[in-house]
Amino acid sequence: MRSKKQPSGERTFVDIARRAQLIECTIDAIDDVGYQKASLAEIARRAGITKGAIFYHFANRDELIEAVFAHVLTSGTELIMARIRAAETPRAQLRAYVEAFVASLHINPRGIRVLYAIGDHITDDEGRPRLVHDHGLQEAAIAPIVDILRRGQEAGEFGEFEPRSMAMMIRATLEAMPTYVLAYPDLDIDAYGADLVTFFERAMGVAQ
Amino acid sequence: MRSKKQPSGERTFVDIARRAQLIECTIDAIDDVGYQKASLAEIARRAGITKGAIFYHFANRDELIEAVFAHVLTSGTELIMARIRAAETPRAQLRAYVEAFVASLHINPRGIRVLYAIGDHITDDEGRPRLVHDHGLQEAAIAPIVDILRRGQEAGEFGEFEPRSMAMMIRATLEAMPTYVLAYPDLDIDAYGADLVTFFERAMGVAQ
Amino acid sequence: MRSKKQPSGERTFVDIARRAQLIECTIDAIDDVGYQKASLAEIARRAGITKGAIFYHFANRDELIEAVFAHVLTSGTELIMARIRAAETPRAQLRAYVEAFVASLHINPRGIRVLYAIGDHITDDEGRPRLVHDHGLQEAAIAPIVDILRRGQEAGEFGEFEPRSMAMMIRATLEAMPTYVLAYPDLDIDAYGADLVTFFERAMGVAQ
Amino acid sequence: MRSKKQPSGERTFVDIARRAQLIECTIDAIDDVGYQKASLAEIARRAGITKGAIFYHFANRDELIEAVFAHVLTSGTELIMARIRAAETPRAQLRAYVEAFVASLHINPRGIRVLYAIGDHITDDEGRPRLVHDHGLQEAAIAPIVDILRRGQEAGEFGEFEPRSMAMMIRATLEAMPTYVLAYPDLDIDAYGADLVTFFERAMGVAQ
DNA sequence: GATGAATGAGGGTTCATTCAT
DNA sequence: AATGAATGAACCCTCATTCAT
Repeated sequence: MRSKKQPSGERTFVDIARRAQLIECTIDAIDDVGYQKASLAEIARRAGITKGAIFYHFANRDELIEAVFAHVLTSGTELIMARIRAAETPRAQLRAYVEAFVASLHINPRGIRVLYAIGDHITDDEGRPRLVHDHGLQEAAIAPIVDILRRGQEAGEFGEFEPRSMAMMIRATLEAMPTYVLAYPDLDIDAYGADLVTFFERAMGVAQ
Repeated sequence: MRSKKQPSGERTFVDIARRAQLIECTIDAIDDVGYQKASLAEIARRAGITKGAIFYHFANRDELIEAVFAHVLTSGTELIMARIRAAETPRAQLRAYVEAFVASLHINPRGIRVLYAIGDHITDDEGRPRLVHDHGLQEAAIAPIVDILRRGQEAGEFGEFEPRSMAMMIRATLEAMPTYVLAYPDLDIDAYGADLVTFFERAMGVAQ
Repeated sequence: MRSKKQPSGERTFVDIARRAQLIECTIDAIDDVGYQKASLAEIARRAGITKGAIFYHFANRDELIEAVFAHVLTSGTELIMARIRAAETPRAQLRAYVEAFVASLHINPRGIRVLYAIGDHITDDEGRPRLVHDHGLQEAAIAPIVDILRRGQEAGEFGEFEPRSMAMMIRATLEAMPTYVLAYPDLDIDAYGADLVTFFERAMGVAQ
Repeated sequence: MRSKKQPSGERTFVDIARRAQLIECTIDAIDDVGYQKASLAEIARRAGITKGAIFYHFANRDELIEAVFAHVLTSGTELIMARIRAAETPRAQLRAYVEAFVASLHINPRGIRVLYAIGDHITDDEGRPRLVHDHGLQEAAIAPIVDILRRGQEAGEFGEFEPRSMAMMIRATLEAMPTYVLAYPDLDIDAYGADLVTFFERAMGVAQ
């Protein structure tokens, strides 16, 4: 059971709106005061409701946080996947992938930051980050890249290399961008992204 | 004020020993139960002293945590820098850098994990990760790589590329390794590291 | 004010049905999850309505609980009284009383358990169990027994003893049965009841 | 681990005193405002400390409550057992048992009431009273009586009857006394107790 | 008659920090 | 140099109750 709603099970318009609002307020709260201080009281204050009301829409704090995570992840993934699909060759797809990732930093910087903040703070029973170390989640991020790389190799666009290692390097580089953005406020991420595409292509043996 | 120590600032032998012990216990605590559950009570319990005693050696929790961070960072950096210095050409230095980073994962996995755990959790007044986004800290990590790259270009060992972008890519890739290790327990990080060196060199236009 | 019903005080068919349904659902809820966890949400869920709707039929939680108590008590009392009336001599009536009490444990175990659960939990303003310590309620339980005993003494069937003390002992013994049933799942309450009748009669000086 | 104390494990004088004080305050609180409203805030208020301080001496609420239960049960049991041991024949022992039980109602009425209040409210996972239905606890109450009865039968002091049934009746009757005391404020429990002894003896076939 | 939404008071618990000894 | 005891603020969560619709 997701929230306390029982009778119908269907979501009301008001409920949907409140959930969306609470998700937005949670993103703002986490990005403004940090994951640890983004308490339900803080979130409720921003939403203009009481703490108790949150529990009407979400069963508990974890469910709210997971809804935020899923929301940002889904919308971000959709954007990137759409851009990849719009590209034709694997080389164009890889470029589209990097550029879409950079674009999402322009479009939804808070969401991206919060995504990683949540990933870092949700822990399993041993206190290890549950999401970051989640096999499935990592695979969901790596696999599409591996796919592009393999098809590029088959098509003769890319040279010889271990596709998983390359995909891991690419993914790791992109995931560091939000951090670099904050550490270097003047960083031109479009230029950096362009540099990366060049680096990746050279590493893959693409004729320039 | 850093701690309650007298203005003289001298540290007694016992104090130094206790500080070292508390730092070790904190590392163990964070790695065993996670950053959030590594309370002062938990740390004190492992050290065999009382919570209150911690405040005799560290002004507050943050100072203890920062001492842990500095300790692990310093010892890790020293290892890596020593290996770099032992290499002669920039190309050999870059290879040494990557291999030393991988080696530190073998030698001191707890320390590295805790380093990143702390980095993810310590926040500034606005709630942003204070250490990860710290300009100076990032520069301390990036600058030595940029240095190697520049010298490699000047020496004609490396080709044409923007050194900062390349350094950021290299650093980002390495920093993701601890995460990959946990997400993929079977990952052969030595092989992965070797792949990375190859990728970096190709991206830099090094003749293979 | 007992409920929100209009001054006319008439109960519609739907209201009567809903009240009965809510009483049954409350019994089930208390017996299944315990008095403390039998919240209005839990009860409403079982009844297939919303929490708010309960307040249309009962002024507040206490009134619902009291309705449950009265319902079970009344139906249980009726059963027992009917069996007593069917017996002719005081001695037969006392035996009928004990046997009817045991029978009610067979017939309506949930109701009986809930009856005592409510009795233990409902408190007055000073926090004392309101129902258990209610003079009138105790008298309603004791008086009929005293009546049987007195008539038995007058008829010469029973010997000399203080009827109130004897009635209190009898009642106390019977009221402990639900507890014994739960503490000793293998207890044969019919045999135990038969033993009790013998003990009571001996205590009353009935010729065996 | 019982409380948060870790270093020594031994109990300090202050700790022992505070625990005793908290146990007394809890008894008062439960008896004054009822089990449900005897919150930690209420208890702390009566003890003149903060809620948080309670957790220094008891790991959690349950542990405090259990300490109260054990304290009252132990001291009550000791009183009764001592009086039984002081009697010589089984018949005298049974009389001592009843009289000691009545005496404990005179000496420690609050404790006895709270004992039963706790017994009624502590529940297992299915919401059933955990203590009341606890096999071991019931046996601890019943067994000593059965023992007296058996020895009385062997000694020829008591007649023929099923000892367990008789013991259950006796125990049930005594346990109802606190309730009767509250329901009938004018009840003379000494006289009632004397009546009970007579009834029990007659039921057991003791020559009067 | 009933729903969906929200309130608000209170619950137990955690924990960094303080301080007299 | 350390202990034991306590504080106090904040935390997540529960729930009877209210009320516009």
